[in-house]
Amino acid sequence: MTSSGVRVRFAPSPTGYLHIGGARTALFNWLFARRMGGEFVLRIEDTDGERSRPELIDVIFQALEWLGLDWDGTPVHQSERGHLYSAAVDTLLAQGDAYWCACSSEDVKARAEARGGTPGYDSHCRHLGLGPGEGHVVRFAVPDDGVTAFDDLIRGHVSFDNANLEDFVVQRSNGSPMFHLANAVDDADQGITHVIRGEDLINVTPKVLLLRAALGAPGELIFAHLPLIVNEKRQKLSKRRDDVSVGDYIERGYLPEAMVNYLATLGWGPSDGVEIRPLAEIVAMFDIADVGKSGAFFDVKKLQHFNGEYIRALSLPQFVSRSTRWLFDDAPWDPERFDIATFEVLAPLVQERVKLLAEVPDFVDFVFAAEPVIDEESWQKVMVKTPDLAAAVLDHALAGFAECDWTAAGLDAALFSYAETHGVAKGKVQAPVRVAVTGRTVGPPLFESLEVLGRDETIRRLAAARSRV
RNA sequence: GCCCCCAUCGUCCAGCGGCCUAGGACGCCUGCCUUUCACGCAGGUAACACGGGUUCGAAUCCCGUUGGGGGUGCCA
Repeated sequence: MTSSGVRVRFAPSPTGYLHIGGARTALFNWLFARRMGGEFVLRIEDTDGERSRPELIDVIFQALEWLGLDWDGTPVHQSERGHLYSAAVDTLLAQGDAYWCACSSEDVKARAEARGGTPGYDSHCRHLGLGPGEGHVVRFAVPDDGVTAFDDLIRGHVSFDNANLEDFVVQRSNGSPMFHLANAVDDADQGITHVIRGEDLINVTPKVLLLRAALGAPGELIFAHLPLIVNEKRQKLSKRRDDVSVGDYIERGYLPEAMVNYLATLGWGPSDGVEIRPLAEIVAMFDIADVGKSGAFFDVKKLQHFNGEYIRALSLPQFVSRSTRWLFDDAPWDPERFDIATFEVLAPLVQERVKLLAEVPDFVDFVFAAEPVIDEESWQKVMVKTPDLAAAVLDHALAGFAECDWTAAGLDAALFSYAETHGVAKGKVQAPVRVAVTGRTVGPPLFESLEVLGRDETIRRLAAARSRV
């Protein structure tokens, strides 16, 4: 227990990879804990043996580590705490707060339809005095009247009429606990003080509260339901239809600092309006009560802008080392031809142009690939549309580059003498050379690129292109 | 259907009864810089959902309407 007494938890279920929504929930829990000087613990909610995939647990931990969200203590696995949950179920049963139910899902559904389509369980077995048996579940006996309410740190007073709550299952027919039960037991057992989670869970809160009361959980649990992160259609992010795996963002070359910083602006904003800033400052300014109530769109464009800012803020060595992954794995060239020293020369020019690290290879592939990959659209635009100019410039470059100083300045003078004598814009003059040598109309500054490529290879490519014009 | 939640520029935030002819950021558009692209710089575009109250005064408080979302599982 810390001086503040605050202890929060992030409780992922290993049924999939960590996604953007989970990452944001983890981040806000972490921010709250760090701000309050409390603890941030992890709990793996793997009570559903059917869906849980243990191999994903490490993947989730790795994603959290990547984000820099360090947790306190050792993560708890619900699958290893079965005895606590069955003891709780026994207590509930003994107190008459829960009862055995023999209805199958089909029975419940059929009766609901007969009733007029209102979904939900009808307390059918509540007073039957059934005991354990094949296919029997344990249900919590929700009070018929009264209200269950709580004061949410973000939403204020939220209240539910017990009459609208059905007798929910707390233990499956296979003996495993349902998540509400495990949740209530563990939050009490682990001394959790605040529950910060997505708004999609707001309606299970009364169930947990009822369970806590019945189990005599000590103290009061304080809730804060975060607004959902939504897609362009304003729907909750879904693993199936949306691009939300944190792992995919890692692959594309997003920096964790940028991701965390961006995520912090979803549902919250610093009062001074400065969005891009160190995490430590965000921790210092963060107040859970300032979190907004409405859903926030996950805007990849803005995330990319943040990422570009963070990439440009890197020192050169950092930029180089962070880029290496994309320079070796799946790089569009023969690994043998890659040379880190050569890359380091070009790196400063690349750093200020990319928004994603995964874009880095595209800016240097012309040096490491044996042949430039000609972009057809670029070729059409400068070689086919204005063939006379292209041919003249290429001839001029071929002649000039054979003799000039092989420096950016020397190349500049050799090529642009054409622009001066013929009164053609420099932009028009450099285009054919750029396409001939790099394959594209865009890229790092041309003369620095040629300087690195070397005289022989540059001339070879120029000649090859000239013969095709 | 029922329950719960939400509502400021296209998007994310600021605004917590007068400082708002509503501010910042992303995007988009224009210009400057410039060998392409990018960066940078200077501008511009664009919002308080609607209707009632309360108040001297409302984007800010209350009610309703409309719209949107979430939930409604022996998933979490």
